[in-house]
Amino acid sequence: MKQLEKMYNLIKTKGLKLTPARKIMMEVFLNSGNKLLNASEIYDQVREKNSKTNFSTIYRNLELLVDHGIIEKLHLGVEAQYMLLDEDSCRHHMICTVCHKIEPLPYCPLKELENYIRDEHNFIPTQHRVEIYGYCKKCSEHKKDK
Amino acid sequence: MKQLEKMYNLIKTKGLKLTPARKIMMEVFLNSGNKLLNASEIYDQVREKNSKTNFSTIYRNLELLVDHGIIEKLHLGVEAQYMLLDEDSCRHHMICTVCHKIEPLPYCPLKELENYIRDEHNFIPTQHRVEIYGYCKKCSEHKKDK
DNA sequence: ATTGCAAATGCAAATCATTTGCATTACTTG
DNA sequence: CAAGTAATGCAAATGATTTGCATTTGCAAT
Repeated sequence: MKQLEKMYNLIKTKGLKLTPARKIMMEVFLNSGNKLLNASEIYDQVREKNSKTNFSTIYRNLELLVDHGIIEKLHLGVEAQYMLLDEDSCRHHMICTVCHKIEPLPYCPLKELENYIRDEHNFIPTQHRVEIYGYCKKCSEHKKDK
Repeated sequence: MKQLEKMYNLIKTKGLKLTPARKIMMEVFLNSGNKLLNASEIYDQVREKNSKTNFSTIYRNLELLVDHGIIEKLHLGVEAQYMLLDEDSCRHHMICTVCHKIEPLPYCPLKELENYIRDEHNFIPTQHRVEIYGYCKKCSEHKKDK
């Protein structure tokens, strides 16, 4: 439960009120098993614990949490997906195309690339995103079907 | 005009009919100056040349062109964006956050990274996407405001 | 503890991008 | 040139996300 307390404190630190909806949303993220969640998955899971929470509350809080750097919003398809953004977080992920589990990649291959881009392409890099799609360990073991 | 003819042939090669809407859409892409275009930008530009083209035609053709590997669809924000996919195309882009011009990156930094991922993370990479955000040449020259 | 108030919420309706059903039209192949 | 299928126009549906407004609530100051 220490993780959860930390999240609560983080929310307060940012000057946000610690409301029931927000508490439950943090639980949901911590229990997501590192999967990307879309708004309605989050909504459904929050409703299991507090059946009166409204969809607009979910959306408003997601936006707020993104703005405060607590979660990250990814637009991989028609609907946005969200994930917890931990301290040492980076923008490099391994995303399983089967189970949608997302794992951070603790290594940035782009240092040299950015120098090359700056020097050879007259483009000033400020941000980058690397996404590696494929099969995570579990899914590659079970993929007798594909 | 050679470029455009090539596009026309490509469409026919794929077994698609060469309709006015499709012709104009190819023109729009070729004249986009390598910018990402969203559906309504494409719609507006097509309407300039053929005022009766319907939005659903645009969407249907965009989907078809994506399916046939003629254009690429990127979900960077709420609305999808599209770009021409040329022969030697890769999934590595430099995207200007000011003017939204997109330039392909003729170098893949991920060969080694994929080996590392496979060996150290038990993850089998099948696809990847690299996006470098920043200022393109033009915009970095003019950015007195930022 | 109680109060005051800005922040957060619920609700319903609006918005915006995208999709779809269906009747009509128009490319292309023979 | 005709036939058949693919493509289109139109209007309405869908689905995700946002917003206005009245009500409630967390929490800092009393």
